[in-house]
Amino acid sequence: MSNSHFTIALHILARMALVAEKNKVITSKEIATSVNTNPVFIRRILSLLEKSNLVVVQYGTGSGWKLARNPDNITLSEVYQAIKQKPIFGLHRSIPNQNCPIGKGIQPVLKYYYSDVEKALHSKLAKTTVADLLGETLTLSSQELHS
Amino acid sequence: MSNSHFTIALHILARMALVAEKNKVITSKEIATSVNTNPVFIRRILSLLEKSNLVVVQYGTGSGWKLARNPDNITLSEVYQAIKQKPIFGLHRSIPNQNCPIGKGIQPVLKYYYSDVEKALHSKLAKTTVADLLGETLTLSSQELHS
DNA sequence: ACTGGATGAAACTATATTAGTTACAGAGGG
DNA sequence: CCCTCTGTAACTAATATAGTTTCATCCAGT
Repeated sequence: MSNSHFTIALHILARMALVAEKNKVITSKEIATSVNTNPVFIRRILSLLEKSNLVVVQYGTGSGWKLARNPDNITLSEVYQAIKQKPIFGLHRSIPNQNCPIGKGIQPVLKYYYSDVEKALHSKLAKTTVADLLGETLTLSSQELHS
Repeated sequence: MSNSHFTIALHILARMALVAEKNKVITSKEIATSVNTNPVFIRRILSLLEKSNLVVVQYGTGSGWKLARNPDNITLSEVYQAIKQKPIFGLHRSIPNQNCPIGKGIQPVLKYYYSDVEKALHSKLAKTTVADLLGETLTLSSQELHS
């Protein structure tokens, strides 16, 4: 995962949660306008979210996307899980020297540490929902309109 | 930070902790052999670790590197802090649409969330030291020699 | 059926990031 | 003064990321 994909995914979901209040769907093009990027990029992220059953696509007239569940029932942990392509920390790019005791033993140890760190990350992310994100975002953007 | 820099930094420190037991220093070339990469790359990481006072360099005859402190007094949190160039999650690459309430308000909210996540990460990483890492690595590598 | 607006995915380009390499001045103990 | 290693810049190569174009596919509405 590029480290911006998670941000884009959250932006998409918050934007969808906004229109969900009016029971409407939204197109990748509309989302792209909000994110300020191109629709294909958005669809690539949407495709990942769809595979994790966080969003649903509709075809035909009035086609577009909507949340698969209520926004207060989607946690950031699930979103991260859906988007994640690579772990937070990568191992060595090339295999370390197996004749060195460190080179030989370090990878499994780090793998274990890193998976532990990701678990901590998930429990933190699980405490926030898309509804929380939408709420705070709207609060902030309406405040800033007056500044 | 590339997501492998943290791994390389930990490899370096574990390797240095190993020679620290014999009160010796180690050169970037020796470390590079263990990591299986080139000395300049190692020196770039060492330079970051030095700025955070985790390692010390010696010049002249018998030159090389050593830990600035006992390995049981260096936590992975400090190492991560020393290495980190970018936050875990990046924001939008290009500024989101300021005419959209989501685009306008989302970045500060995410910034706050992300800094919270990093704090959780640090408390997790703070529980492990370089000495722990070295110990587990040696245990594992000696086990695997018999497999 | 046919239409129209949207998706899915592949292919390609452009840009940015990351790592590898070369080169050379600077440090300092012997 | 010598020797070995560091510090850093400059360059190249490889990879990752995002933007763009294109076109087949989907399906509600007519």
